[in-house]
Amino acid sequence: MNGNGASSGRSAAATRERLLDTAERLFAERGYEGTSLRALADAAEANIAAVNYHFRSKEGLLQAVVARAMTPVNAERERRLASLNTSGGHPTIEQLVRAFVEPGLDLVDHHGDRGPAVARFIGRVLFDPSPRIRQLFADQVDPVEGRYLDALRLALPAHDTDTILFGYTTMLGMLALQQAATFTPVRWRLVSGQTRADEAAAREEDRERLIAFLTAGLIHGLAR
Amino acid sequence: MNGNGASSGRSAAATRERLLDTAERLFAERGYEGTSLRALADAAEANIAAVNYHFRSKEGLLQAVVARAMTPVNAERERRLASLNTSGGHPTIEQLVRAFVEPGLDLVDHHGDRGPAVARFIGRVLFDPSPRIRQLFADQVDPVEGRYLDALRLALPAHDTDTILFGYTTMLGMLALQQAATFTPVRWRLVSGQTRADEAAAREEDRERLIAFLTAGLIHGLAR
DNA sequence: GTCTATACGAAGATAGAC
DNA sequence: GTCTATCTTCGTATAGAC
Repeated sequence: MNGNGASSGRSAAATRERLLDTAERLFAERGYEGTSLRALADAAEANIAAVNYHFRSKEGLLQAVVARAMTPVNAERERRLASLNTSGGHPTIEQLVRAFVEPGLDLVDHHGDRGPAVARFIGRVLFDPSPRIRQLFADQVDPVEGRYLDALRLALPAHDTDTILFGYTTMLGMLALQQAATFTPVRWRLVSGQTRADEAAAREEDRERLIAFLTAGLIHGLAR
Repeated sequence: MNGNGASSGRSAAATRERLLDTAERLFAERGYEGTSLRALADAAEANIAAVNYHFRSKEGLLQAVVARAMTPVNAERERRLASLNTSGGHPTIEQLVRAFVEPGLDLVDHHGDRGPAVARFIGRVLFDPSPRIRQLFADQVDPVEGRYLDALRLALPAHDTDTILFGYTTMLGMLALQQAATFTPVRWRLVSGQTRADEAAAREEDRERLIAFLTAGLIHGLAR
C-alpha cells in the first residue's frame, strides 16, 4: 500500500495536469462560461473539489491554462525579436510577421494531441470581451507587445500610430482567426462540406498563406 | 380597466422589442452562456418568463437576435453582388471586398445607439465554436456565401479552391475582428491605453484601412 | 499535502396559475 | 400576456480519509 491519498487506481500526482488538459479542451469546445466545473471534473476523472484545491477557483484554473499555453509562445517571440535586432539593420516586414505569427502557430504542432485544443482555446480567449478575461490575457501578452509595436514602427516609418496599431491588431486577430479555425469542423475554414485529404500538408499551406497575406497587407494595404 | 393581463404600467407589445435590444447588448457584452435570463429580464424591465413566452427558449431568443441583425446585411450583399454582375465584365477584387465588407460595417452605423452592440454581438457569434450556434449562423449566411465564392473564383482564376476558401474566410474573419474590436474598451484595437479624439473619423479610417488591407492581401498575398 | 464526499446559497430555465 | 412557484444546476466551502 502506498502512503499517499490516491485511493482510486488513478495515477497519483497527475490530477493537476489532467485538470489543466481537460479545462483546455472543454473551454475551447464550450467556452469558459459554458463549461461547468462538474462536467470538467467528470471528464478529467477527478473530484469536483480538486479544482478548488489546486486552483482556488474556476477563474484561477482559467488563468493557469492561459499561462501554461502562452509562456513558451512569449518566450519564443522574445527570443526571435532579440535575434532580429542584434543581426544588424532593421528587420523586414516579413521577418517581423514570422517572428510574431510562427510561435503562435507552433503551439499546435508542439503540443501533440493537445495542439488543436490549445489553438482553439487561445483563439476563443482572444475574442472574449469580458474585462476579466481580457485583463488576464493582457497580463500574459503585454510585455512582448510593446517591443513588437516599436519594431513595427521602425519597419514602417511613414505610418502614424493608428495605422501601426491597426497592423498589429490585424496580425494578432488573423493569427487568432487561424487558430480558432484550425480543426474546427463544419464550415468554418472549410466553408463547404468537403474535407481535405492531407490535413498536415494543408496546415502547412495555411501557415504560408497567412504569412504571405499579412506581409502583403502590411506592405501594400496600409495608407501611407 | 383593460381586459388584458397587462397589470403593470408597461407598454404592451413593445416587450418583445425591449427583450431583443437587451439580449443583443448583453450577449455582446457577456456572451451567450454568460448572460442569465434573470439579468436579461431585469435589464429589459420585463418579467423573467416573458422570454420564454415570446421566443420559446433562450436559444430561440438568440436565433431571433441573429436573424434581426443579419437579414438586412444579407439583403444588401445580394443586392450589391447582383449589381456588380449585371454591369458587364468581371468585378474587381476591391469591388468584391467592398460588396462583402461594407454591408457588415454599415450595421454599426445604421443601428444608431444599438450599433456597437450589434457589431460586437455578430463578432462573438462568428467565433463561437459550438455546433448549435455555428449552425444557427450558417443558416443565416449560407445562401449568399456560395455566390461570393463563385465571384471570387472568377476574379482569381489562377487560384485553387483551398486558396479561394482561405481568402473568403479571411475576409469574413477580419470583418468579424473589426466588429468585435469596435468600441471594445481597454487594449483591443486600442492596444495602448490612449483614446482617440474623434471616434467617428477614426472608424471611417478603420473602414478604409480594412478594405485596403484585404484587397492588397487578396491580390498580392495569395500564392498563384 | 492530496484528494473525496457532501452541503449550501445563489442563480438557472421552465411550467402552470391567474 | 404576465407573474409566481418549482425543480435543476451552478460555483464554492467544509470536514475528513488517506
